[in-house]
Amino acid sequence: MITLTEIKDPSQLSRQELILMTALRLFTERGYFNTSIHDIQRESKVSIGSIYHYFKNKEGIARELFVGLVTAMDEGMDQIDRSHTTAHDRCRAALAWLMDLTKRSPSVMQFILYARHREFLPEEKPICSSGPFLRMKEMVRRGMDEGEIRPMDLTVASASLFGSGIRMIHLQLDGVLEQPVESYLDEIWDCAWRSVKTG
Amino acid sequence: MITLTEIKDPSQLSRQELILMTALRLFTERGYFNTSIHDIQRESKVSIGSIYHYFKNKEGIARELFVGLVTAMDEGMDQIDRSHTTAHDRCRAALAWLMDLTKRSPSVMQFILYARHREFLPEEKPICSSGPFLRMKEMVRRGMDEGEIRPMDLTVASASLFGSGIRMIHLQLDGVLEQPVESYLDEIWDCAWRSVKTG
DNA sequence: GTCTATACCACGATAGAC
DNA sequence: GTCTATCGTGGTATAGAC
Repeated sequence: MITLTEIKDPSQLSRQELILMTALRLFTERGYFNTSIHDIQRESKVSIGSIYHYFKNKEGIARELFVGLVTAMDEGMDQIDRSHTTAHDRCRAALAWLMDLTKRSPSVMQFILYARHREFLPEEKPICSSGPFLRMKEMVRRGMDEGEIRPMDLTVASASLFGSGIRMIHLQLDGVLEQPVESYLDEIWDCAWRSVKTG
Repeated sequence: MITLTEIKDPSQLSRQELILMTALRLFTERGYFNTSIHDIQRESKVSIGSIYHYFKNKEGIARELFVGLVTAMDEGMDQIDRSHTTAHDRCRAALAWLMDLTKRSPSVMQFILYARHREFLPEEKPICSSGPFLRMKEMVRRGMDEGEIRPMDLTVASASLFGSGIRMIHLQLDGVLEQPVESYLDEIWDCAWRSVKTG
């Protein structure tokens, strides 16, 4: 089972989880292609035989990580969607949650947002058309329908509202931000909302 | 010599250029690690011996591409900087130029903006702190100094002004935009400028 | 289920003729 | 400068004992 929180104590994990967590860390630290099965074996202390017992191949590890994390993010986004009443609050909470996730689980965020999955998972869709991001777009659509957001192309509105925040998260993952990304939320959101709000 | 325009006629190219252009195409189509020297040989029709005559190794090909393209982009950005008088016009022209480049040379844009260079060029800085992007940030700084842009954190202002446009370019490169990215420029810029302009 | 040992192959890189 | 042939390494995946 994959969750969005990085668990601290490795002794509590099952072998599958140990393999997945180790792979996630190595994939994000060095990249998928710079990580060998032997590396995963060495760092997880799980033998190669066991790794291939639980996963068909190296790609299978990456796919299970990807699908599991996207699903978990999708559920988190759904939760946010249901616990706010205006598009403004929903969208702000979505961005805040992404920034918080970046702080708590940078490698999760890096793997989802940053890695080039198509290079090692050829059949996966691009991340921007996956569940959580479609949900964010849907939040924007409702905001436009109900008059909170000016009428305009939906993709433009979505990019305007979330593009700057996602860019800040990229900068954080690149290690070029002076402050942690959450500390920019208020200022970023103020700008983002001005760009699309009605009136 | 590397330029930002993708030259059409392969028979006009020198061997080095042929190798570089082929490598750029394959690196962006399949990724660096999914492209072998043998692939580059096959598609460029230049022998492996010649490839190693011109380049130290596979990484050397990628580095020459990366450095050359970033340098060329930096010069283009400098040109834009010098041929406009207000921050508004400079920044808009910068974004328009990036979108135009995306249309004319998608693989150039993809390689610069999209590829995870650190995975195969470990010593290179992240792209967001390279010449052309620092220049864009500098345009924003001057706009703030001269009162066109509201006082705020410079990184936030830069992400707000360019983040949505860069996100649209990413979407275009992912193949999920309905229209070509340049056609969204007016609407994107309208939103972006609202987010940071004074008053 | 877990492990070690190993088969197999693709790839980067080199040697050396022309 | 250009080429073909080949070498050695390192990586994925499997075999098979326990």
